[in-house]
Amino acid sequence: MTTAKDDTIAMRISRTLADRIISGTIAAGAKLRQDHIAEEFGASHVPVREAFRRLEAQGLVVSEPRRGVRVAEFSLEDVREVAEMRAALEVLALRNAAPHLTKAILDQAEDATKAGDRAGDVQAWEEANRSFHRIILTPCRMPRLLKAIDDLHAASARFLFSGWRAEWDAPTDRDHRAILAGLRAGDVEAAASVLARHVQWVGQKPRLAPAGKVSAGG
Amino acid sequence: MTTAKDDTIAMRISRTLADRIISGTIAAGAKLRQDHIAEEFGASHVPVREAFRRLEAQGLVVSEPRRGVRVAEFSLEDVREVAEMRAALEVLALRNAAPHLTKAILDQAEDATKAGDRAGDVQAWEEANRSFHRIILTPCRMPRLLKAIDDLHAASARFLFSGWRAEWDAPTDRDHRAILAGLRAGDVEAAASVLARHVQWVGQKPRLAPAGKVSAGG
DNA sequence: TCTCTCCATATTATAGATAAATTTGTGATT
DNA sequence: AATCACAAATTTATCTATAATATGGAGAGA
Repeated sequence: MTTAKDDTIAMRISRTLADRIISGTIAAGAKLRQDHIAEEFGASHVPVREAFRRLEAQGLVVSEPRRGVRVAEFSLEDVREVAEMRAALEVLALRNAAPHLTKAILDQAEDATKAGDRAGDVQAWEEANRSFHRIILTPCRMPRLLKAIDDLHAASARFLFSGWRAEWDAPTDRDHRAILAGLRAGDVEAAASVLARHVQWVGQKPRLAPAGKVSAGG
Repeated sequence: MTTAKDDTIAMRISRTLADRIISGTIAAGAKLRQDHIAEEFGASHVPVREAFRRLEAQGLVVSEPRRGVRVAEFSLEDVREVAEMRAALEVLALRNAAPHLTKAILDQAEDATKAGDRAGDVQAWEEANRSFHRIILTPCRMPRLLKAIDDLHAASARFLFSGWRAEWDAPTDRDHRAILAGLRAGDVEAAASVLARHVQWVGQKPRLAPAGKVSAGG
C-alpha cells in the first residue's frame, strides 16, 4: 500500500469522494457541504476545497460561485457525449500503443477479460473492464491522453453503477476477445473499429431497468 | 465586463496565471511560490492553492506533494500528443456540429479567418485562430468536449508562443478556407479530414527557429 | 397575497501555527 | 587541503482556527 504517505490530504479526500460519487453512494444533485466533509475526515475545510476543485475538473461536481458544490447530474446526453469522447480517444491511444504491444501484454489483457467473466457483481466487472482497457492502452506512452481517458472512464462507470443499464456483461467479453484477436493478428484497424463500437455501447439508449437490483449472474 | 463580480478570487488568479504561462511570461520549469502570488494579488494563499489545483488539471503546472508547483515543461513529444488529441476531439466535435451549422455561423467563421489574415503578431493571429475553431465547433452542443478542446488549445498556444515555430501564418488560412468550403458544400468528411491535418500541423517537427524574434509579416 | 427586512446557515477569505525539505555551514576523514 | 557527511537553520508548503460576506428562508407588515 503506497496510498497513504506521499500524497496530500486533499488528494485523499478527492479520491474518496470520487469513489463515492462514481459508485453512487452520494447521489447526483446532492450538496457537498465542506464543513461536514472536513469533520468526517478530521480535517479543515481548506483541503476539502482543494479536493472540490479537482473533482470539478473531472466533471464529477459542479460549483456555483457562492452557493457551494453539488454532485454533477448526468443526463443520457452526457453519457452519450462521454462515450463518444472515449471512443475517439481510446482509438487514438490504441493506434499509438499497437507498435509497443507485446505478447505478454496481450496475455495480461486476456487475463483481465477472464476476470471479467468470473465477476459476480458490477463493481468487480467494472474493475476488470477498466484493467483491460488500461493494459492495452498504457503502452501508447501518452500520459495526458491516458489521464483524460481515465477521467472519462470514471464518468462512464458512474453511469453503469447507477443501474440504468442492467445488461452489463453479455456483449463486452466478446468485444474484448475480438479486440485481442485483431491485435494478435496485427490488424490494428479492425481492433480499433471494434473498440470504438465497444466503448460507445454503454452510451446506447438502454432499456430502462427499475434499478432496484442489478442482476448479478451470467 | 462581467469578468469581475460573480466569480471567485481563485478563478481570477487561475485565469491570470494561465494567461502568463501560455504567453510565456512565466517560463517553463519556473517555481510558483504561493506566498508571492498571494501577495501580488492582495489575497491569502488559500485561493492561490485552489487556483493551483485548477491549473494542474489543465496540465499547465505540475505539483510535487510537499515541494510546491512548477510550470509544466513541454517537450516536442508533448506537443505532438496534444496535437493528436486535438485532432481526434475536434473532428468529433465538427461531425456533431455540422447538422447545426447555419450560413450565419459559417460567415462568422469566415470573418475570423480574415481577422487572422490581418493579424500582425502571433497573439492576434492565435486569437483569430482560436475564434475560428470555437465558432465552427460550439454548435456541437457537447460542453464537456468543448472544454477539453479549449484546454488542449491553450497547451498548443503555449507551444506557438514559445517561438519554436516561426512560420505560423502561411498554411493555416488556406486550411480554414478549405474547411469552410467543405462545410458550405455539405461535405463534412472532407472538412473533417482537412481539420485533422490542420490541427496536427502545429505538432509537426518544425525547423527550429532561434526564437529570438518571431517574424511578424506575411 | 406580495414584498421587505431580519436572521440563520454555509461558503469564502485571512491570519497564524506546524511540519517538511532544501540549503548552508561545520567538522571529520582521506 | 579538499571532499564527504551530518546537523542546524531558513525557506516553503500545508493545515487549523477564526473572522467576514453572501445567500436563502421565514416572518411581519402593507
